Amino acid sequence: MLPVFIIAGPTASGKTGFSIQLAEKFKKEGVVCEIINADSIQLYGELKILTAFPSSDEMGRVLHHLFGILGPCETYSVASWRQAAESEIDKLHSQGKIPILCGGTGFYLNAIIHGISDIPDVPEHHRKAVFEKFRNIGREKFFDELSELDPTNKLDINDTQRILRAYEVATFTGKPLSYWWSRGNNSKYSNIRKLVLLPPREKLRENILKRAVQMIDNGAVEEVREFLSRYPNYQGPLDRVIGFAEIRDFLDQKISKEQLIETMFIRTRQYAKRQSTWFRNQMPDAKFAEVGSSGIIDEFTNEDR
RNA sequence: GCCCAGAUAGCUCAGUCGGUAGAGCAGAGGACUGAAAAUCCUCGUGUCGCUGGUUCGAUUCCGGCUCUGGGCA
Repeated sequence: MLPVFIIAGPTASGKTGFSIQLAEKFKKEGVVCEIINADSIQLYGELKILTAFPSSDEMGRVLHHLFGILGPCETYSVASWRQAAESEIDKLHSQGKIPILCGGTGFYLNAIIHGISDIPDVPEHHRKAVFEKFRNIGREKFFDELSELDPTNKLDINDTQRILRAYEVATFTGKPLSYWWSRGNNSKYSNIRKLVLLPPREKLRENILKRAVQMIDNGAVEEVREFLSRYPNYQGPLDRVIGFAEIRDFLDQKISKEQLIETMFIRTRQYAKRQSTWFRNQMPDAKFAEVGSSGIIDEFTNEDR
């Protein structure tokens, strides 16, 4: 079975560049690799500077898939990504090509590595109704009801996203999440090779600061201003992009440029930390390396599994 | 030079009617099954500016000094 390569790692660890190097190394040996996006934010085509979208040069060197496929108001999910990614992987495999999944969304990568439970789609109107209920009866009562619907759930009462989801599934399907999970799930692929790029903390910190400054220098503020002129009062999935809310505040003169950069620096650092925790603990059997240390590529590609 | 207000955790500050102190932010660790750049959990000993005095006991009261704001000259 042809392999599936996974290049993961926290933000600003050098995944994009590394994936291209990897693809070019294979090309010399006559094997074609293509890159599949595993970053939940680079699925969107807007705010390219702020989301560290691959450059057109990079995209010209190796074929990229699932980058910029969503409009700014479209929502997505692990399940939809998994489906799209697997369809890309299968297509590449059928052409004798090797897919490289590159991205920092560990949650998505796990869906390829371990699969994900098959749960019926909860329609939008039902999700809305649940949210309304949550707002009306209050967190305490909502959580009590959830505990009756799904007594085995181990969720924290403050974990809004997860208690909403658990409630939605339990009420819509008539079965708690634990039921669906208990049916198990598995990966479609048996030959997955995982590499996690994990630079030392100090180095990563440095990269993150450098990149935040670079984004501003490269026109991230203009980019947001322009975006907001097309989508005034925008509210949507891009709100979670680090730097987006901060730049809005800067444009409204609520914060200074120094504060803008500082906040972006802090939030990105915190994000990188969460990612590092994920990869360390959720992908312990991956190979871990710093980008730049010579020979990783050979070591990684030659490793027999 | 004089007057006033500060000086407490890396930062911003609260507090102790005298019994050596606690929030937010930052930071560290962790969780993660359809919003994941999201969401959530756990973790707080620091010469309480320095120095004398009063006191069984002072970060807290009193005096002096230093520094930082602000005001008056």
